[in-house]
Amino acid sequence: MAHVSANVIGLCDAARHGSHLPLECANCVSRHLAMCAGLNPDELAHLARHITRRKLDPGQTLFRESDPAISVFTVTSGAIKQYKLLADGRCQVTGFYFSGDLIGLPEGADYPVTAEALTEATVCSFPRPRIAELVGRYPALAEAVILKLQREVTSAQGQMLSLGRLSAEERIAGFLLSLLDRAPECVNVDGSLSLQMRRADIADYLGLTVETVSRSFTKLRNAGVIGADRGGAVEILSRDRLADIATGPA
Amino acid sequence: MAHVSANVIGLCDAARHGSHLPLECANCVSRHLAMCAGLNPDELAHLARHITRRKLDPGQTLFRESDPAISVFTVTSGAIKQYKLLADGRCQVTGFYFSGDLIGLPEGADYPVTAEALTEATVCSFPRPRIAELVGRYPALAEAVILKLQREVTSAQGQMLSLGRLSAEERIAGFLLSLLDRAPECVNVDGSLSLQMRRADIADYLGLTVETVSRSFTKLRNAGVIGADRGGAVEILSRDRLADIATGPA
DNA sequence: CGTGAAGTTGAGTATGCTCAACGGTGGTGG
DNA sequence: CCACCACCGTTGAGCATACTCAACTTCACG
Repeated sequence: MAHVSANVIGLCDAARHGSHLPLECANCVSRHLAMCAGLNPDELAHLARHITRRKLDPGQTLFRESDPAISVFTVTSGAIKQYKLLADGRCQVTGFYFSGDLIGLPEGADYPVTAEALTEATVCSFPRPRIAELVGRYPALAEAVILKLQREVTSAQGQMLSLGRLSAEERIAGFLLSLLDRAPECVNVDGSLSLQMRRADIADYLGLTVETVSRSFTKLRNAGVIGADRGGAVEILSRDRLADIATGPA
Repeated sequence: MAHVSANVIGLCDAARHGSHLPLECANCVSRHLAMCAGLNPDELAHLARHITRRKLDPGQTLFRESDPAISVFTVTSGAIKQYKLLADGRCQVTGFYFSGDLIGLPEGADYPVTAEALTEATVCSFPRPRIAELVGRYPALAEAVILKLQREVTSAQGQMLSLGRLSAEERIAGFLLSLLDRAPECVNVDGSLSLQMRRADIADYLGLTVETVSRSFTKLRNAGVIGADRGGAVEILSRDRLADIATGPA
């Protein structure tokens, strides 16, 4: 509900100022989540002039590791994974991304990871030089970008703890909790969790094998912490016990 | 050499403009590395007005996980580690920081990690609200902060790959390489590497135990990739073979 | 209903952990 | 000045967690 009214206000502002804010932005569900948030309508119109939109099918790659990083993206719908590959096929998923998330703005000239759609997804694409320029011009945009990057860092630090020091079961518990907290679109009205990714993706994210992921889910199910899969959604029976497991004993 | 002349120029600029740029900044070794880089002397003077400096002894903590994040820091000398602790004592080091690095600028109100000095170290401390304000005012500062955060994200992604998918030996090899690349102050004139941290810190960074770290060093030594410890410095005998090991076979 | 992909379960194994002992080094005090 | 001690690093032996390989089940889709 709050989302809808925010969009309506955005539209009115744009109309009042007579700026050529595209309808896509005015109606954008993730506008108040993305780096666009905090920009005034004129600034947004300026930014929007350089936008192209892109729709992705499941499994489709948005960009590849070591490709030149010519575009920056905001996820507007669906789910995206980023990952690094080794020559022998080992894979590490570095993160899952949902509506409002910013991806493809690395330090260097090339993308350090590959980005691939997990579900049908849409992204807004900006030319990177444009973003650099606008960041210098609009402090609100700079602050929004900084906030996104800070979030990425904090989340990565938590993930390092998980990968380096947690048992398989603890990692799974922590993963489910982080989805509950940070991915509202994965949480159904009944409180269950729609995992947008395969077991293999979870395994590659948590540094485990599919078998170990599967066994850990079974353990949690037998312990009564989660319920049976119902149409690809996991019931969370006890969030508290999940939290206890995630942080370990003692 | 280049560093010295840069400092001299900085001093001259400040004098010419008549701004009250403190001597500490004018002579700062890490000025061209830190977020201060790119600021003109007046901007730097403005930023410097809010600086306090702090000297840390080995083992001294700069801030603690879940403390309110009231200050942001730039490392100006020495080595700092950041880490997360679990209730049962398990520890994950999330990063090592050297001259020019920015720490303590998280997304939320509290620090998500603890920062502790490994060696004698000095830091510049800025009040966080001030930084937020100046980031909005000086685009060059915003860009510098963004660059620092991007670097942190890229490095974290590499670390996730290491923790999630590499063997003990591969992790050690990758760790040595990253120090060679990213920590110039650890590299001696003879090309050897002064590890500023204990085996326990390396273990907690790489998600291993001290014993495994020690065994991996021994293996690399026996393989002729690194040389014997000489006064706490590791000789790098073959950087190429180190790189081969770090990325795995095939 | 048949087929292929995804997920689950089982048995055996390996990598890295635990526990324990030993050696080197630097700081301190007799 | 040297003995002592604490801390750090190394090495060894046995063990546990998660991996590998393999079979089987479930589900979506034709």
